[in-house]
Amino acid sequence: MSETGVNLRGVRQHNRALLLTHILRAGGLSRVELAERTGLTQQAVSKIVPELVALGLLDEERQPASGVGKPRTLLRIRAHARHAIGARLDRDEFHVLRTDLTGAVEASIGGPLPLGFTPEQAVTAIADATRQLAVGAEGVLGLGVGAVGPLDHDAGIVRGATNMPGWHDIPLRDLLAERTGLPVTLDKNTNTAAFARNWPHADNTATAVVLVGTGIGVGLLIDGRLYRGPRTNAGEFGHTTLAFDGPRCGCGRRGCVEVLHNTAADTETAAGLLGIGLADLVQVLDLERIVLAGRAVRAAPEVYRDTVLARLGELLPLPRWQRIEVEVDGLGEKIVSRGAAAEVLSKFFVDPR
Amino acid sequence: MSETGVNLRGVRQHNRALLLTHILRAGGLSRVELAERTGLTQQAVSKIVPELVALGLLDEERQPASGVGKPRTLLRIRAHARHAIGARLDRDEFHVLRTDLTGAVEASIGGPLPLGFTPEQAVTAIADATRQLAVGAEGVLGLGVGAVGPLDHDAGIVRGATNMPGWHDIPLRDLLAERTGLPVTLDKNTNTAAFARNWPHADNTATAVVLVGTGIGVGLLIDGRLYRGPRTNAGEFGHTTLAFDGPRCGCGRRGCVEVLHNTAADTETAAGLLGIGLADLVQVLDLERIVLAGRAVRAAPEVYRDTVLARLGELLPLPRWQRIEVEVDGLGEKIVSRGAAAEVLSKFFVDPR
DNA sequence: CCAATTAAACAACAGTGTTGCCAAATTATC
DNA sequence: GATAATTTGGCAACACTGTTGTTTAATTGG
Repeated sequence: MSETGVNLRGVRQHNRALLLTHILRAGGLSRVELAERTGLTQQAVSKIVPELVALGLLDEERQPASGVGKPRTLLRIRAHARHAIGARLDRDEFHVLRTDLTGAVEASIGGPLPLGFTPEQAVTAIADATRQLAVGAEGVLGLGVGAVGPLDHDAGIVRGATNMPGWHDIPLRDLLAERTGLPVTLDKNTNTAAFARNWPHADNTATAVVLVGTGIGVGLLIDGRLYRGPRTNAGEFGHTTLAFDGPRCGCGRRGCVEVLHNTAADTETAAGLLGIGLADLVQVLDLERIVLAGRAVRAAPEVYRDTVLARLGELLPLPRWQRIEVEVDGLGEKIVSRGAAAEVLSKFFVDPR
Repeated sequence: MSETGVNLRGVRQHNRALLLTHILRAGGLSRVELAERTGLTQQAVSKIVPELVALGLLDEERQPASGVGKPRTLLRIRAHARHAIGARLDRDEFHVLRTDLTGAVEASIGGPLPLGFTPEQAVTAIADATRQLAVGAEGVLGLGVGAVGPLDHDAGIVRGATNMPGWHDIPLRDLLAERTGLPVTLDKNTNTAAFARNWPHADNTATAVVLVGTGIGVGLLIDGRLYRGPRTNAGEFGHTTLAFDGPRCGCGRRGCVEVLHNTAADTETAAGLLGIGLADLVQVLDLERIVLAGRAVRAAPEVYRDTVLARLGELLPLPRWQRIEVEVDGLGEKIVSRGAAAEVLSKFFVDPR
């Protein structure tokens, strides 16, 4: 239960956002279908729709008749009414893209960053690309950034990634907001990657999106939404202990998933070790799906998928009440930046006025 | 965002439940304070309160004047308007208690169960105790049961605990409902234990309640509520791998927390191994608090608390953005049954009509 | 006793979704 | 081609919600 009282304005805002989201997810719906899906009456829907049309967010589209009676009028999101920018900041490169209001990618810019780049260099690269992408696009809602953690999502501060000297408590969100003039959202790359999988097509499948790059992290989709944790540092999976008397890791501990994975003799062994760690995660969170992504996975997708699946099969009791899907993400290198843009869009959909 | 539309009935129900919950948590509130805390106007509160009084759920209590102006009228929950029964079913004993509407424990009954007891024996023991406890208590809302997992909370079925032959897919919820005539809720003991910590005084601190008995499990309090997982099997923490080439565990895997803990040379070593596993959990879920409970912890509370805390201190980077509290639960052996009763009560508070 | 102050209720109101009814658009049938 | 049947979508009246403005009740301080 939410902690605050609900008034009538809140009801209308909720239902307005609800209709918009349903139309987006379905790619287009009639008033009748909206009423069916939301549980509202057709009349309630008919009172809210004109508001959204007046805001320029919906297009009405007459449908050819397909049966008896007046044909339904399709309502679609006006995709070009608004836009969002999403960025990925990695240890050696960056990537920025623009989406329309539905989250479809329209254009992108990316490139390498010099070894040991400074915050200033990163801000310049992302801000320049943002400016280029924003040209001619009306209604740019904001800039979302997915960066390597740990970082503070709420405060918009990069705490300092390992192997990136000079990056300690950098207020990246505010720096970028100042340079671009846009509202900026900062989040861990694992979180934006998970968000990309969950927006706009949210389902309630408990999912871990595993990003395997220089580090290993997970984005957690729980109860139909992204779980960031109270200090927005959830998903630090790379330093889970698999062998408490194993080799030293860069984090100071022993036998972490990350050090075992990165020093493994071959890809299959590496993927198998990852699978052991994931089995623990599945059991603790009752996960239903593992999505593998990141550079290392893209280099050998089948090996990762098959090996992880096989290892989970060995380690989990796996009766009918504990099934697990393993898949390789299909968004490729865009997953992080696309998800960052999606975070911007999702805020708009909550209150489009 | 919820997936369904909100209508006016829903608004009133939400606000009604909200007022009741605030009064419960504070132990008593005036209309003015309710308005402040909920964000509703005083008038809205004044329209809802008489409903709750008419339902017999609130008492009005004139307050002595403490300053200028008309003194506030205190509103309290009528503790004896309703009651709940909570039960714990363990591998060798059971425990049943009765609470009033505020969750205060009024009476309890418990005792041993024979080695390898059958479902029938368990049902009889719990149903008999329930009958005794319900005598004279008006408005018994239901029976909550906390049992060893794995089980299916939604279907009310015990899947079959290790070391308990004859317990395979037992519809314990329905069996108890038939025998007692009460609505029954079945949940894992770790979940009801966590629930006991979170109701009625919910806070948003991300917490794991660790139950250390013959097995080891956790109840997860995330975003202010209990996380059960999609198949209600979250919290299977005992079989997390700490040493993937370690000794065999009863679950078929190697080097689980549980087997290492249970075969450790002494309590301190055992607690230290538990601490390693908990460090992983803290990092993945960004936990802020660990609550230790269960028979083993009650036998040596200081050892567990200090050892786990020390181990977390070693293993976590622990800058200011990753603090962790470790405490031993104070509810003792009642934690599981008290939480089971709380689950019953919490449902009533959501819709008290 | 009276003014000031605070709590709570009363009355009128604006906004919400719902119900009942009707016009418009199309297909199926005669 | 005319007519009935069916479905969509809008209009009007309605019941219910929380809000605003005002009044009444209860208490303190002078």
